[in-house]
Amino acid sequence: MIGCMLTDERRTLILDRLRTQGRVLATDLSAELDVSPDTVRRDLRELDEAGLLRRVHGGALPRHGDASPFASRARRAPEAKASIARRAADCIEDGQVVILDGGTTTLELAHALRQDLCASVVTTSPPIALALADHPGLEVTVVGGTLRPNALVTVGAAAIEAFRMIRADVVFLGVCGLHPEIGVTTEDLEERHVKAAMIEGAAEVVALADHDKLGTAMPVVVAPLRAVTRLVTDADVDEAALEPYRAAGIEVLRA
Amino acid sequence: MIGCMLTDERRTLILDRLRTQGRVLATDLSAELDVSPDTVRRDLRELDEAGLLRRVHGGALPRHGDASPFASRARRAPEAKASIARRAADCIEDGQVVILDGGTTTLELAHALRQDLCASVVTTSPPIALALADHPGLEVTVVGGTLRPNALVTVGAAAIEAFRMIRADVVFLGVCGLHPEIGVTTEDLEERHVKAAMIEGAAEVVALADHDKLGTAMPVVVAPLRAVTRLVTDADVDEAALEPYRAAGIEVLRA
DNA sequence: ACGGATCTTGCACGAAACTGCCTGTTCGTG
DNA sequence: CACGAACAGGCAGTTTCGTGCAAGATCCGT
Repeated sequence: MIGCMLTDERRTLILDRLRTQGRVLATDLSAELDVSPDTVRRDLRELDEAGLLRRVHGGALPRHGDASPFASRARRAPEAKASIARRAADCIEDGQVVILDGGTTTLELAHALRQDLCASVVTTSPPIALALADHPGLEVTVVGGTLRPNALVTVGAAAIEAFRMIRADVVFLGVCGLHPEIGVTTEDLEERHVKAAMIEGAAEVVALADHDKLGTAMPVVVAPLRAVTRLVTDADVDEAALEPYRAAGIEVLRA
Repeated sequence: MIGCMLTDERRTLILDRLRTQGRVLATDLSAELDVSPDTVRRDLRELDEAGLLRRVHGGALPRHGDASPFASRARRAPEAKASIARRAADCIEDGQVVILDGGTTTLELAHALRQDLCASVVTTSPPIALALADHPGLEVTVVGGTLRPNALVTVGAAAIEAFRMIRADVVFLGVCGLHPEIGVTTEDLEERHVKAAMIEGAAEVVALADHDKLGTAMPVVVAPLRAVTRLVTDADVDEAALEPYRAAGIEVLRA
């Protein structure tokens, strides 16, 4: 091929090859680019760290395999999420109208609902809607909008408008951060508006937050702490850390 | 098949087969992938430990119940659906606004879309929305409404209202029956109204129908045959059976 | 132009991964 | 119960990976 090839050129070519062929083998690259296998390995490793491909034994594959942000978040503290979900599921009674926010914890809640629950569930999250589809007693309403690929929830004016028409008994909010003074916070501005609309339309607001979300705050403020009426968290949290929430009149449940 | 196959590719392919066929046999996989049964067993065991399938004696099954009507329908004629989906995916061009109806064939179409497609996709189907979430170039709009548990699509006034606001380049319709004289038919009245609204809002109407849906009719009429501008079907259909559709001015594509 | 800092590359060597084969065990079926 | 198929665990051979190190290239300020 060519005697001289710049590092960046080589890496660009690797990515190009990955796009066109769907995969690359370290051995082939080494032979075709006429560099040592070590150099190829280094290239692949750094391209992986840069998030441009997915390194596997023997070569590399396109990144979109299963590395979605949602899937990776679902693997964080799964037992805490499950226990919170079980505890929260007990709060739901037959005949209620329930709003389920998106997120991995609320998805666990959806899985934890008893099979014979009779209720009306409203959600912006396609995965939650799917999880509830096999519950014969549930009427599942999907709130439409533009899909946020990371959070797998719908956002936008259509979603907000939909919640204006709904008076729910309870909303289960998957919070990104819950701070005693700052309140409920999240990362995304569009999601914030949808969450705020959910809160507006619900009589009771239950926040689901595992221990490392308590006392933290994200960039976007959704609502003040007093908007929350109940908090479900896991057992790995100091009793003292819960005091500010109790003082604010919030009923705190530890799973 | 191919001489060299990466471990990750092999496992991805196993999951793909499991998704489309509903089950896999260790012996078959060993023969078709050209690896020893031991390797297949190891793959299946580790995929099971990762929670991606359920290992059973002789092969593997989907992890979460396969009892849903949707899952069982997905296993009918998977090859035909996949080939139709691939053929239909070629019809979509960058920049288009595409409506995707619900159903197992259109879900396959969603899986068949190339990863770098840039388009706007509107759908009533949560599973399709999820399948498209990892395509960075797509803007996915979920149309809200009440979820039909069997078909896994949203229906109702909200959905119909949403489609009134949309002018799409093309709609891909998963038809339950397509009869030369009766036209497009389906089983559910609510779904019919949503499908009709989709058709109203699209410049081109592509019907996806495998061979045993052609010439059949379901209880509810969605639209006359002339509403369809293009038909994608599989290769297992007589040329003669396609003649009525061609005579009606429909462009027929056989996958 | 010179010298040092930084980067890149290739090599060596031990660690890890993957695969296939073997052995003994378990499972499903007649 | 008996038989064959499928399974789990251990083992060895091969490939691939990661890291430390040294040689060459490039850059930059003096």
